[in-house]
Amino acid sequence: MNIGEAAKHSGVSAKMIRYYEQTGLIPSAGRTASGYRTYTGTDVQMLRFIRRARDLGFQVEAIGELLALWRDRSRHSADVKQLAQAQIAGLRRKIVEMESMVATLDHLAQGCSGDDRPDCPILADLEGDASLVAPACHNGPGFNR
Amino acid sequence: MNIGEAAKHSGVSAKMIRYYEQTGLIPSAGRTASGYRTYTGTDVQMLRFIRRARDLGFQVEAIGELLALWRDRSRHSADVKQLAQAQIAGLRRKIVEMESMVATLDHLAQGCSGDDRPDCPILADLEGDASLVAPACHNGPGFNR
DNA sequence: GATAGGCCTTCCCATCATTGGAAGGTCAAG
DNA sequence: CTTGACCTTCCAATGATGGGAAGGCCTATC
Repeated sequence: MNIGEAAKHSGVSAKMIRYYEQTGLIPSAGRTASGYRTYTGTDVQMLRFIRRARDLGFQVEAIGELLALWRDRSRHSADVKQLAQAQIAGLRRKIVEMESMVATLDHLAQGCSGDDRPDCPILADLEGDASLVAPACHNGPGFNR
Repeated sequence: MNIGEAAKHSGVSAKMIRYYEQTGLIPSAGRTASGYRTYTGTDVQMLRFIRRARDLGFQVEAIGELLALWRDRSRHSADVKQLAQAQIAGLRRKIVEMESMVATLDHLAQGCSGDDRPDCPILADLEGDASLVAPACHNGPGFNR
């Protein structure tokens, strides 16, 4: 099947399939005499694997490791589990960061009258008036990113 | 003061200060006769404002709006609050997405023996065996990104 | 057999925020 | 007057994705 159909069946855009091939995440697809890429059912399964892993937030690099384990019939499930747990840990870290942001913002927004007057604790906080943020003790240097 | 010192005092790198100036987020800094950018205490305060807003996850575009409101002494705090609440909503959306990912991954990882055997529900799920994910009912199409 | 339009190819560019580096000018201290 | 730390501009890369142009291929219809 052509790349468009593979894209439709896998949920990975044709653009991204070419990109994954170019970066070596997936092996080069077969080609017709006229240069069209061709895909088999197995290829589509691999693409769906990638799609699903992306949906779980894995970065492409980690997906490469997952694919390698997938293909390795003598893999140790411990290695797969470790990748999953690293992913969980990374997600949890980001969640904690974001929850801290939400807590701060929510606190500030609650203190904001939200009317036509200019006074606003949100701006006051951004300006550097840390006293208005106190209760949450939200973050220190190097917190973002 | 020079850009390096402004960077140190604001927590925004010199690179980023130039970038913010280039993209119009901040006005062009003054220059010495020899072309060095010069910054005042007010400038540093503005940079700290930006830094703080970044720490709260605001995108640069939103920071531009916040800065405009900050400078506008006849602003309505409602406008500031609205930006903050949009930011909160965006963060909460991402948190929910990530929590869903964590729930799925955690469920899968718990079912994985994590030893030297190759069988692994994590890979089975990525492969498309949705039956192993059932309980969480974690996501539908168009979930990621 | 010609033509239309839908698919494919490669190549380049843009995003967003940020970092890195190169090549060269400036400043201050020794 | 040299040295080293700073500054300048310009260009490139990141990661994952989308957009588009220019051109080739394929198939159905006339």
